[in-house]
Amino acid sequence: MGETADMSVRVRFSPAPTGSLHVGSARTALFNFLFARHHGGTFVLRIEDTDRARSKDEWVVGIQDTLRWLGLDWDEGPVLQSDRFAEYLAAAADLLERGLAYECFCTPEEIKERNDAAMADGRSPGYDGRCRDLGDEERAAFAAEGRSRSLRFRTPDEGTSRFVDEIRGEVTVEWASVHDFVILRADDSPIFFLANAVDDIAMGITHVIRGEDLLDSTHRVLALREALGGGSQQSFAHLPLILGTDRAKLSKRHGAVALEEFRDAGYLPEAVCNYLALLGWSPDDGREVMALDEVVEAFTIAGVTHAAAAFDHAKLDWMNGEWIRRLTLDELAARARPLAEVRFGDRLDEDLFLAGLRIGQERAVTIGALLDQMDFLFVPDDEFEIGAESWEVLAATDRVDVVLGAVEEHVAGIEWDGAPVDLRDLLKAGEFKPRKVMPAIYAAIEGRHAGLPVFDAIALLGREKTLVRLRAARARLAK
RNA sequence: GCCCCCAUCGUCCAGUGGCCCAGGACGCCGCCCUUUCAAGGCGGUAACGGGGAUUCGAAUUCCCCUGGGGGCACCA
Repeated sequence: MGETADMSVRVRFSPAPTGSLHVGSARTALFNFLFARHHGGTFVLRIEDTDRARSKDEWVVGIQDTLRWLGLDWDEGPVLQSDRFAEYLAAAADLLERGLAYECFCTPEEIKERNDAAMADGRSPGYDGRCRDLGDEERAAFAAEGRSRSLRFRTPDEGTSRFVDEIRGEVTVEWASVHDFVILRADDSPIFFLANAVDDIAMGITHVIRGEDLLDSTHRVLALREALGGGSQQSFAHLPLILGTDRAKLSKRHGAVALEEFRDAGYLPEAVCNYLALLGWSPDDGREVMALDEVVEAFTIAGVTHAAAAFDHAKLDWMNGEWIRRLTLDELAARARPLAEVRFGDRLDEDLFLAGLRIGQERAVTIGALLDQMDFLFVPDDEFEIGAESWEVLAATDRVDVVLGAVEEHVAGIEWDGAPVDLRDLLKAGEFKPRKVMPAIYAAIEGRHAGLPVFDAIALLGREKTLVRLRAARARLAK
């Protein structure tokens, strides 16, 4: 709304390449993208692969593919932190030299032991500061013992840390409750906090938009940032987390959570972005179905919700149907073709494919489900089968053999011109109630009792194939 | 255990002291349309967690409780 473009805005999406893109991460990427585009700023992609053991090249590639699929293009990067270890090492050395960080000789096992003891005692876990004030001789002694050494950042002992979150307002915490934390591992690889602070300064990141799970760590990053001379003019916005409908952490138990799964199931990126944008944000005018550029236009970070939101697959399904219906047939075909090729291979027939999409579009939820309904068009006669549940429906239909026989006779007897085969008069003549007998006809011809409009289906399938299937169903019935 | 964040229909949002006995969307239920299932149309169900306080007046402000989520790693 007439807001001036702020070219100085620089945001980054910085995933760890330890797995596929999760809906939570995708939402973070989306909101960074929206903020950058709304302000005419720069969107940077940074790969946080400082944990070499868990990071994988395939995910570095996969995450980029998925972001592109979503339509979230970035302006700079990807910057790999694994290429910048020298910078982090230098920053760590500088902090050590200035006494802002110290060498810690405690092993992970020892720390865990002490934490467990503290917990058992009813005290809080967290680094106890054992190596905080070691003398030179003590350090030398530990080193002589061959002990490994990490680097810890020294946090203030007293006072209050505060920062203003763009979404939540002022957030405060007592420094006394923030323990000293590791910034460099024993093997000299940097920990996320260090790399994060160094890079945000180096890359001139002005706004940090990330998940609420990182809210508490902001105080630490800010302290590091200040110690590194980065100044404090960086603003933070923490997005509410995405949960399952049962308010528990979103997991596979709740259905698909990886964006690749949505893509492969035939969800449209427009629908996914649209749904995700509405999870924690909404435009002033209450619009729901919105294209990405419309969301960009209306987006404001202050309008983001404070409370965690549940991911509702049912609403995404509805949204996806809305977007499928907005596509032209050509567009739908272009989106569906890759999935259809995987599914049908050589059997895929372009004309039947387009015809199937045309009659299925208005009822589709996902492209995958639509393709399921089109399966009967491409399956060879000797592989055609009626689903178990659909067969039960067929077999339980009153006077089913009579209906199927009538349909068979009709199809065999009409003049064939390739037009949809209207069975309404036939049903009326036999005093069959459509709602009662149609499912059986669908099952016999399409293999499922609910599918694409069968009048069109018969025309697409052709007379012979239709007759073969009707006879097969009747024969099986006679057994 | 300690710390932080949050709290409106089942779910996602609107609501920033009176326009709210709370509005929209998804879901669900019913009706219509209809070649199945859908889609579409119409209608319906359903919420301000509890208690104090401030105020002429609170969903909206403050406090407490309760509840939910997150954090307390040589993960990010």
